[in-house]
Amino acid sequence: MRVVSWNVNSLRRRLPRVLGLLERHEPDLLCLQETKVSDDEFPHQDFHDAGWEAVVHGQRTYNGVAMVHRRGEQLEDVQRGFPGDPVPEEARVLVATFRGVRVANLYVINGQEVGSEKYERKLRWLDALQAWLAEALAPADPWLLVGDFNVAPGDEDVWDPEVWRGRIMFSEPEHERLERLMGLGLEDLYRRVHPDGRDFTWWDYRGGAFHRKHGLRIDLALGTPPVARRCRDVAVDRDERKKGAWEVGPSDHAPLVVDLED
Amino acid sequence: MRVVSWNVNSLRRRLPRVLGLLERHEPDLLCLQETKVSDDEFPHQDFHDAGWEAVVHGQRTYNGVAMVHRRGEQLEDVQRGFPGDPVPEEARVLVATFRGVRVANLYVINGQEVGSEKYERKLRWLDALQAWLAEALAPADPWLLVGDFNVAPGDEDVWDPEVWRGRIMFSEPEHERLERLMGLGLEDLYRRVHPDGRDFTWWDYRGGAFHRKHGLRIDLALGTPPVARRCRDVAVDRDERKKGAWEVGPSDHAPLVVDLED
DNA sequence: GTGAACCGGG
DNA sequence: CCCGGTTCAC
Repeated sequence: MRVVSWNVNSLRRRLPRVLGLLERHEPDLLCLQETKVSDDEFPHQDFHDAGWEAVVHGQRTYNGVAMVHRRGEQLEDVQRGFPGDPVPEEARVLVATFRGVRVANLYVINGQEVGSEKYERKLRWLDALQAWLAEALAPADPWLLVGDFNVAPGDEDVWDPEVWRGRIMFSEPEHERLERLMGLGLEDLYRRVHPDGRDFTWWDYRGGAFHRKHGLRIDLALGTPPVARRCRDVAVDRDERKKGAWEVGPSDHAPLVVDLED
Repeated sequence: MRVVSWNVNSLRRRLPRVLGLLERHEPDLLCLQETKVSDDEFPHQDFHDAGWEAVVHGQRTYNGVAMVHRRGEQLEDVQRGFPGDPVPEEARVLVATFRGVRVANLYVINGQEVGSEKYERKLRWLDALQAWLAEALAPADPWLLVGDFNVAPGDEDVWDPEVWRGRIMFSEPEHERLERLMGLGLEDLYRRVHPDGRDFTWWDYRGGAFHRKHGLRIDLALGTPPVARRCRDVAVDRDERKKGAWEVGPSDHAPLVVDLED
């Protein structure tokens, strides 16, 4: 089965590209972040008309996550947010069971700048996420965490680690949190299949970062062993970040395509 | 020769439709109002590439007028603003001689609401315009005044005169000013060729006014006798106010197409 | 650089 | 209802 994760930076703006991605990749499950749309304004009809159904956890202006699956299939035990979330008013987490796999769709706090108030909130939020998953997740169970983690795991995941070291998305406290999370028994599926891969998933809109290949790999897929064993490929749809013939520009993130053996 | 007048409500936004209009109507002179663009940001290149040249008198955000003619032809004695303008910082008037006709491209102050401070400014501005034209214009000379007058001349120029009487664009003091202006020897060219015409040129964006035919004729072409005699037709391009297959929506004004015998 | 919200202007 | 500017977030 195929799971795609994509930070769309406004679903309403990106809708034609999202529908195009569904046609192009034919995922079984699409996890969206930064939908920036409240649940009552979610474009359910457009997905329905194209043969899909969406489970949403959104808000106006900021954040917002959603999971899209084929009509006829079901998401089970849907959970919005997580117990202990220090900012439960922000729609950042959507969890559901799909074909027996517990899938968590995450949009981690960005943190703006190391040392800022928002950065401290990011660390505390990751601590709370850790506490919840330590409780909820057993390594023997099939779990898949996907989304925008707003942390690049290692030196190979940043276009220039010396430029980025200590900065937001690449600071030691953030790395500690990510490593602690993976200590629960989660493996970075992209790195598993591409030990020397240099694919990025995010490029700043400014300064021609995409063209200059100044990217970061901050969109991740983490799996417990039962899921990691099934992982055949993880690929970045870098073309989606290009302008293309769409009536709307690209998101600043590229979709992450995860293929698991059935 | 054909002169088109159009309040575009932002030239940058409406540029594709303006270029389309040039192709569709092939005017000899296009007078634009509410370009809302400063002279250094005017899209000269786009007009040049399509075979046209623009003489501009613009500002950022508000107002702004421009005159577009074929490359190779010239506008002579270009005048920006007029002597005695009480608000010379607002780009509302552009005058130039084209093929021997003195053409004044006007964007009259809207006035917001009868009795308001802006309404009083509108009346004083029309008084100043009158004083200048009384000085500058002789009825024996070929003059053509076009643009957004923000005044509907008579009952036939308003979808419901009883609703509009006394309101902005249809108040007695505004009518006095317009009649006094025409007293200089100017004729309403649309009314000359269509004595019983009921074409409107502006419809509020709100409340489906266009669809309900709730319009006003506030975009005018006034001519001295030497020009009026040459007038063959004045038509409103109502189709331009429709949505169409353009990538941008319409202006709230429709273009006015004036045909003069050569 | 891009998006959404809010505001003033029409 | 639409446009431009501003502010804020990322």
